Order: sequence, then structure tokens, then C-alpha cells
Amino acid sequence: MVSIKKIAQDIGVSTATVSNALTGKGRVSEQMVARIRSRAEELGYRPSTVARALKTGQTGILGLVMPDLTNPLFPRIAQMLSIAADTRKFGILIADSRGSPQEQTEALRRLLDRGVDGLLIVPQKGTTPEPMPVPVAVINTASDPANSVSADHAGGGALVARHIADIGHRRVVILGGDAVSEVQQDRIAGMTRALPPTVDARIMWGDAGIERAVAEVQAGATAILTTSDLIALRVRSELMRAQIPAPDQVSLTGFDDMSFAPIMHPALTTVAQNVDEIAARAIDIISTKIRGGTHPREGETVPMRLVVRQSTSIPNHPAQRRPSR
Amino acid sequence: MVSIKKIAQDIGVSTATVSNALTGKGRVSEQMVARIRSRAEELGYRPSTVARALKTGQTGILGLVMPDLTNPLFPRIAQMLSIAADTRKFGILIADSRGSPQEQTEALRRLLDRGVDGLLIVPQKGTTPEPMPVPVAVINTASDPANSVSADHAGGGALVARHIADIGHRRVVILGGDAVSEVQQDRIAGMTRALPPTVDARIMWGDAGIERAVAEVQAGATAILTTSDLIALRVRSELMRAQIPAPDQVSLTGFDDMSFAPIMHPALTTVAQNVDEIAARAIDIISTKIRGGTHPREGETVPMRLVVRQSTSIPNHPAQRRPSR
DNA sequence: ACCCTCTGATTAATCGTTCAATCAGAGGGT
DNA sequence: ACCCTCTGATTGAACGATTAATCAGAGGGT
Repeated sequence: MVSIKKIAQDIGVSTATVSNALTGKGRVSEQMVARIRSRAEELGYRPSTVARALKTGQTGILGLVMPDLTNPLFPRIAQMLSIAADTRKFGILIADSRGSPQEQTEALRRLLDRGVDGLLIVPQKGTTPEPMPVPVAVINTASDPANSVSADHAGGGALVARHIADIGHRRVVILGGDAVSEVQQDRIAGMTRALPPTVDARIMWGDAGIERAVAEVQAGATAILTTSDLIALRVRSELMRAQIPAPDQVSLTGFDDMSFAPIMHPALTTVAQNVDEIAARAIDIISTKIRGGTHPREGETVPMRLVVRQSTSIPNHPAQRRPSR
Repeated sequence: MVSIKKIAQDIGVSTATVSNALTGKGRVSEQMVARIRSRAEELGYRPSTVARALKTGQTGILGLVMPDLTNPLFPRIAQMLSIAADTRKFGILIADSRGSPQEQTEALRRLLDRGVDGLLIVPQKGTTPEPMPVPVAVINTASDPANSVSADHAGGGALVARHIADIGHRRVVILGGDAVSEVQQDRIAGMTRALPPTVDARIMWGDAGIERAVAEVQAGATAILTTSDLIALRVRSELMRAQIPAPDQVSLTGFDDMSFAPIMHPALTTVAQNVDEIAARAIDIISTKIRGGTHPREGETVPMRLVVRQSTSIPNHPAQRRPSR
């Protein structure tokens, strides 16, 4: 490995001068800077991030903790974070908390031991991470007081609910996966708040909820709003089993615009997160925090975007038929 | 931050003794080891991985490069690699190559600059990474000469093809996504080799292939074997549009057992990768390489597992009806 | 008493970089 | 001549650990 020392010897100056020339910090004449730069280039010099880290106390590495990497949405977040991070010259060290809070704590400890400059945390459902010795950016949802940035899940819920109300549905089912999840709670809260009082909405949860939702459709409900594309897909399967056509007899919506949403049949109406923006904001926040500042927009959410596809349509139920708008 | 020096001062010995006591390397009396250990415990001492890295030249960090993190299979690999890595005390630094070979090279350079001890590479479709200054483990497919470990894609193709042949199909379509992908090539090669000569199989590729496959079914084919669950899902949508019932008129298979495979309708017959084993093997290989050894099983593949669900059944086409076995 | 060996510890260098402090010398002003 | 300022460079310590080389002293053998 070629070090600053080698360059210094070659040119006949001290290592300090080389360091200054390369980083542009001290006082070095222009010719000298040019000579050093070109020699460094020739030798293929790459500064040792390790040595720099030791001296400065900054590793330039961020730790990323996710609840369970198998959630199909996380890779996109991870990818965008990784891209946003390296515009700021940060690297990303991953840790998986394997679904358990103890493991999450373990994972955090390991990252801290490696000297990360900051932590990006997507918390376990229903847990709040304890205070950390380094700056932290939490990506969760608006109702989490620790939240640094996240999608506007409630707003997204409102978008999809309003869409359903607008096209004429009057009796709907709202279907959540896991009531412990704050994200899902917020999505549902957004839906219920946005629905006009003329709409009859019932909230159901979990596996049992899926069956009950189908029964509810047979009893006259014309739409099922879910908090996840995965749930929507399962509902779709149950509907087929019950021979209920979608969207003819029932409209269906998901959440997150996962990979399969556009290619399932009917293509799923859903709400997309602006993952790029969330990632960029998270990196922005964590890096200002690391520099000791306070980010003006910390805690703000990023709007979601309604993606209307074929799984939602005007209700076709005899009791509720109405002219198209 | 509490360092080795602080402990040394507290007890009144040299830092060397503390280092020796903690790592168990030099000659230190048992009582002294005990005293140092307990003092370290009290102070909450955590060794600086950065300082250690500078001195030893080993960071204990592996770089992970993936072609495009949005592929729904990669998060599982990343998760398992991360878990396997930390049993070996390695951390994992991620980099995304955003689909382009140049970016892949860039990503590798960034990781090397951070001083990773080794690289885990899932290559871009159709590209072979150039030689690297650190040990590398490549996760790709058997036909890649650089491959270190991977699923036995050809074997997986054989499993699913044999299943289809066994239950009586005689005219099938094999549908690939992208002919550039070596993985998909291997899967298809495995399928065709495993099919008996009595079976008529046609290979088709890409978006155009999906339409042609549906036409082929209308012309009498009774099964479509795809190289990916995502493709299978798209085929499923096209079949519904064409009002072709599955699996009644046509059996359908995917690959990779993605999250939605069990919950789509009909639940998808597919081939699962043993991701845990692949990850564990990859870490094993890279760590023996880092220690300067050669791994005895490098290059071997890990068997895939056929997962039979409702999307495949005995062919029901009049021309090919036969008794159940 | 002398030499040898062994144990348990210390010394000091080193990894590659940064940075505050220092210094040599040029040039200007009086 | 003398003092002052400014520029461009150097010195040397530090970051926190590891490690080869060294050393003091205890004990054993002759």
C-alpha cells in the first residue's frame, strides 16, 4: 500500500505538506500542490480511511438497522439510503434485528463497536429504541415521537380512502395486518378520518379479518382497503376462492406499491412511498446531526402518491349503483 | 472513550500488559489477567476496532455488492449473509451497483477504499468482475467459472421439469425473462436436459414470449415453466385476461419462492433456494480465503428444493388426458 | 559465587494520518 | 541595521491498539 510517507519521500518534503496539499488545508504553494497531486496520481495513492478514522474519530460509516430484511419494501430503502449515503461519502454497515427487540439491541451494539458515526433505525413494530451515544435518524411514522422522517402514512390512507369514497363506495372494509404496527395504525387512522360520515367503514385485523372481510363483501360491502399489498394479494386469493370477481363486485386496494402490484390481476390500486426522498432526507438529517447541527425539517413526513390501477372501480352492487361522475 | 491506556494507568501496569491480558497473547499472570479483565468490565471498555485495524491491517469488514437491491430475492441473501458474518465477527458494508457495470466497478472501488478484508459479489447479469486485490467470493451460478457458491439452478430446473413430466404433461413452454442472465440460462438448460424426449418443449424469452406462450397454450400446450416467480405472476395475469383457467387448463411454475408465491391464486409451484446454506457457505469460503487457505468446497452448488403448490396439476386437456398415476 | 533458564512484565516502535506549534527566510517599513 | 509580518514549509505529538525486543528478578543447578 502506498502511503503519504512514500509520496513525501519521493518529492522530498514532509508528510504534513503532503497531507495539507491533498486535503487543501494548510499553507502549501501551488506548484507544490500540483507536484504532490500528480505524484499521488501516478502512484495510485488512496488515503487510508482507517488511519484517518483513528486520528479524527470519524469513520464515515453509518449503521443501518432494519427490523427484518425480508420485508419486500426494505431493500428499496436500503438501496436508496446506500446511494444517498455515498453522495455524502458515507458507507453503510448493515445489521439485521431478526424480528426481536433483544437482537435489535445486540445489532446496535455491534454497530457502535465498529465506530459508526450515526445510526439509521427502522424500528421494530411497537418498540422505541433507547438513547444512543451517536446521532440517530429514525424512519418510522408520524405518530412515533422519535420519528425523523417517514412517509405520510396517514395522508396515504386518506388518499386511498378519498379515492374510494369519490368513486361512490358507501360500505367498505378496512383491513390491517398487525395492530401492533404503528405504521398500520396511522394508515388506518388516515383512512377513517378521510371517509365522509356517509360511508360505513368496519375495521378488521389479521388472518381472521381476511375471512370476515370476504363475508362482509357477501353482505354488501363494495370495497376492501388494506394496509399492505401483501394483504391485498391474500384477499385477492380468498375472493377468487369465493368466486367474487374483482373489481366488478369489490374494489381492492393495497399499500406500498410492491414489485408484484402492477403485474397481478387485476393490477392493484395502491399507495406508493417516495422512497428516494425519504432516504435522501434521512441521510441529510443524520449528516447535519453528525456535524452538530439540528435539521430544520426533522420530523416532517414525505407525501405518498396514489397509484390507481384496475383493482378499483365504480361500485357495481345493485343497491348502490349510481351514475359515473 | 475508555482506552487500554486508562486501564493500564488505573492498575499501574503498561498498556502492553493490558493488551496481552485482554487478547490472551503474551505472558501475563493469572491474577493480573483477572484484575485487568474486571477493571475493563467496570469501565465498560470496548476495544477500538479502528485502532486495531490500523495496526493489524484487517478491518473485519466484508463488502457486499449486489446488482440491484430491488430484486426481491436479495434482501434474504443480504440478511442471511449478515447473520452468518457476525458469527465470524465480520461486519457487512453494502454497495449497490444500480444495474450498470460501471457503477459496479465504482461500488467495488469504494468498498476497497474502506479497507474491506474481502468481497462478496453477486455479479451483474452477464458480467464477470475483474480480479481484485482482496479475496472474493462470487455468488452466481455453476456455469460461471468464477462462481464460489450458488444454488444449483440447473438442478432446480431439472426438479421442476421432471415434476411436470411426471404428472403427465407432453407439450410445454419454457419461458425466460432475459437471455443475458446466466442464472436463467442454467435454469432452462436444467429443464431441457431433464425433460424426456417424449415431451415437446419450446423456449421463449421476454415480454413477447409471454404473449406467445399464452398463444401456445391455446394451441395445446399444458404447462408453462418460467425462470422466475415474477414472470409466473405476469403469465398468470395474461392467462386470466385470456380466460384460461389455471391449473385446470394450464400448469404454471415459477422460481425462487418469493414472498407472494404462496399467497397468489392458485398458490405457485416453484423452486426454493436454500439461502441460509448459500450465505453460510459464502462466509465460510471468504473467511478461509482471508486466512490464506483454500476452501475445499469452493465452486460447489447448493441443491434447490421443489415446492409443489396448487398451480400445477395433471393435464386436463382432452388431447392429452390420462389416468392419474 | 556463578551461570542459566524461565516468568512476568516493560519499552518502544509501528500502522497512516492529522494538526497545532514552530521555524526559516523573504520582503517591507522605518 | 532592526523589527515585523507573511508565506511556505517542517517538527513532533497524538489517535488506540499490537508486537518484537528487552529486562529485572526469582529460582535452580553445579
